[in-house]
Amino acid sequence: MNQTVIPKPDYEAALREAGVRITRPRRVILGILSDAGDHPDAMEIFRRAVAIDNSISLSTVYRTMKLLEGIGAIHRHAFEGGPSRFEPAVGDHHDHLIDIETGDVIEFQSDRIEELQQEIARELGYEIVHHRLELYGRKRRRR
Amino acid sequence: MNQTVIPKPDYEAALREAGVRITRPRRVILGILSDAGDHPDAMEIFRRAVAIDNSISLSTVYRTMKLLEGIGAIHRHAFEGGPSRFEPAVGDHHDHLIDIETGDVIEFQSDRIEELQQEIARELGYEIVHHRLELYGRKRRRR
DNA sequence: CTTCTATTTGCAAACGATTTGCAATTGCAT
DNA sequence: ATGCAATTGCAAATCGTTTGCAAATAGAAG
Repeated sequence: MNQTVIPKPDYEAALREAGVRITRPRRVILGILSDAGDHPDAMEIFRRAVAIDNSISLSTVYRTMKLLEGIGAIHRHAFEGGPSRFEPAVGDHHDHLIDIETGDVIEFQSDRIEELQQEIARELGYEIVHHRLELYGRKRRRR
Repeated sequence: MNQTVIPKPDYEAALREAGVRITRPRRVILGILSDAGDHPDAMEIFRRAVAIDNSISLSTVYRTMKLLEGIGAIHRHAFEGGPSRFEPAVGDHHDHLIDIETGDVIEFQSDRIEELQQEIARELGYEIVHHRLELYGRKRRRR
């Protein structure tokens, strides 16, 4: 058996390195992020946090997400028609396919597409700072 | 000389077909859209509208955009970190490169990327309903 | 283990973009 | 010209997110 290892980021080390305090609310939120297999939004993170420590506030969730985003520990995705959703910045770059029926997010990666984007930008006289590729679709009917 | 013809959509006909009334505010907004070479947001459309008829309200701009989007006459783009921007749904599909310094939008099109997206979705068992490909970049320093 | 202070918190209020309820206005079929 | 449903402007409401502020606390220093 060969299970793919899903690396868990060491947020606490990252925070310490950024010179910020490791508080109880932050520890709770970091824990939630560490073992989130999905792409939760702030409200969902808040719900999960409150289940652990009901004194945590939504503001703190937002502030912590901003902090983590700032140090590059998480990525924020503004998918269509909804609040921002977050994911640990672990592993390598990928884009997203969003199931418009369930909201599920599937990650994918295409070197070829990345190359083509570079090529296009170059031809237009630009250098890409970042990009966004999102496919919105529904499960294909089994045939 | 061979100038590319930029088709101007006949919004009024489209509206009439949709069975909605052609009012003064709508006529003004449609005129603005018809000869907008850029991708203005609601506030910008509002400003341009007020310059023509100062009794037009922002709500009406929003309502009209929603209406036009509903009948497929315009496209709404939610680029990063800003209000939605609109463009006439004329010509064929294209994606966007956004100049992060100026906010300028450059349109581009890549059959190859479209194909690859289809391929990826199919492999994942999905059919694409729509997609979003945005490149954010800055002008490459002339060398 | 106390003391100290800058950082962080929770709360409520402010925010920007967009939508909505409502009474007044207006297109347009008659 | 008339009548009424569609549309408007306005103000207030909404949603996701941010912010000011006074109270709480992490964690360095003793």
